Amino acid sequence: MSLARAPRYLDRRPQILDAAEACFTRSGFHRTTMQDVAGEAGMVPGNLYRYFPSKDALILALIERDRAEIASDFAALVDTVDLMGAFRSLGRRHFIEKPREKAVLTLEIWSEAARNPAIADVMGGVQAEVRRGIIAVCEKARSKGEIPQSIDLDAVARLILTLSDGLIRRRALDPDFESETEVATLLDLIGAVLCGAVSLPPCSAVTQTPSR
Amino acid sequence: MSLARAPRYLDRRPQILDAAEACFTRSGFHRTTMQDVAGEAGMVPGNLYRYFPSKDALILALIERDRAEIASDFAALVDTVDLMGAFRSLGRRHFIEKPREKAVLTLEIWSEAARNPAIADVMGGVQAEVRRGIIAVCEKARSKGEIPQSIDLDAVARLILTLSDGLIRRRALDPDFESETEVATLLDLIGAVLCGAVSLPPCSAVTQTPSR
DNA sequence: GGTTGACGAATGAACGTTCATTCACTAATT
DNA sequence: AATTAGTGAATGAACGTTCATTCGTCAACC
Repeated sequence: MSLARAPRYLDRRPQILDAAEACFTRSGFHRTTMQDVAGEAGMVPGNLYRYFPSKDALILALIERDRAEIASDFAALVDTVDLMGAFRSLGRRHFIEKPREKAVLTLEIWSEAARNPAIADVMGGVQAEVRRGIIAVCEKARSKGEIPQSIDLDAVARLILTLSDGLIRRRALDPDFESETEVATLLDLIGAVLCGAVSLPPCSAVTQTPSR
Repeated sequence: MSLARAPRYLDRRPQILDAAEACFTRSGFHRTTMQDVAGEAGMVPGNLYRYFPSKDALILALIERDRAEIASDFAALVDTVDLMGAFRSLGRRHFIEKPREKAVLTLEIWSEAARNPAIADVMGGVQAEVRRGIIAVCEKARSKGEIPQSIDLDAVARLILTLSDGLIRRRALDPDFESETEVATLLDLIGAVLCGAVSLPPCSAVTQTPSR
């Protein structure tokens, strides 16, 4: 099975990244060998080095590809008309339409980010972008009077990020996790928070001691 | 530096597990060598195999030690008097008092669980136990009339698990994550959910389309 | 009380494998 | 002919694991 017959100027990088993504999802970064990636991509190990200088570079490039995708996703949704519609669409795209395997790969990326500063940087960038996106779209809704002035949009953004991360972990590992149900419930929760049904002062009926 | 002077039948397993925990947190499972663990434990690689049959066994034993700790934590809290006090105490213990490094190790465990069925099993066990604990403590509060009958306790448990996982991920990787603030906010949110301020039907002021 | 021998713990030097990376070479395209 | 893509075997280091050996302790015996 030779690739030598392929068109001359075909950029093999996407193909290699696809192969790497499949392997990394299946076995994790460290259990995946360059031989595995090469096999999956239908080429020979040495040839990978024509396109990526090292295994680490492969990992990083993969993460950056994801970053670009998420970023463009968000850019498209900031200028949407209705707020909850935007969140619903994002939730559907990221937690229901994308295959579960993406969540598994995300776990892998998290554990790698704790050690690899380059990866941590890319991740930090994505997160900052998402946060800004959430706040921007909420601010627009607020200026139209759709949500009360009193809402702390930064806290909302942090809440959404926390929920998203939790969903990713559960989708990746809980055997009977039901994306549809879970996402719908959490969207309702966010909706309630956004219209001011829940605020920082806690509900006194439940707790005897004031929060903190 | 010889260990041979130590008492004759001292069980070295806890000492080795401590060393392994430090190494795994610092470098991850796969970048940690048995030589690293041995060095950290003040012994020689070969000796590790007197206590654990393999590197994988070491990983698994570490996770099971954690499991035991969490389980006993929960067992103690099921028969507490006030509901939110119990949650507050758990939140404090797990997200504030424990060192951040525990969260990093948890990410490592998650990514490992996606591949290693033995680890996935232990994790599943912990999760089921925690879920039951949450539901049990809520049911007791409900029977005392502290929270309304209408609350879906299973949904509450899932919400808490999602939030916890999200907190772990953020604590491990977000550079300026503030445990105190975040935990306090989320406890208030949970309190609000528990007293019925937020339910499945969404807040109509925010969204044009009804949820699903 | 001192000597001896057995035993478990610990050592440290391998062994064999795996794997990222390199490189001299071939094939195809221009 | 020159250039570029791809090949496939080789390399060398790293690492999990093994094992023959050493060391320290303790109980039995003199």
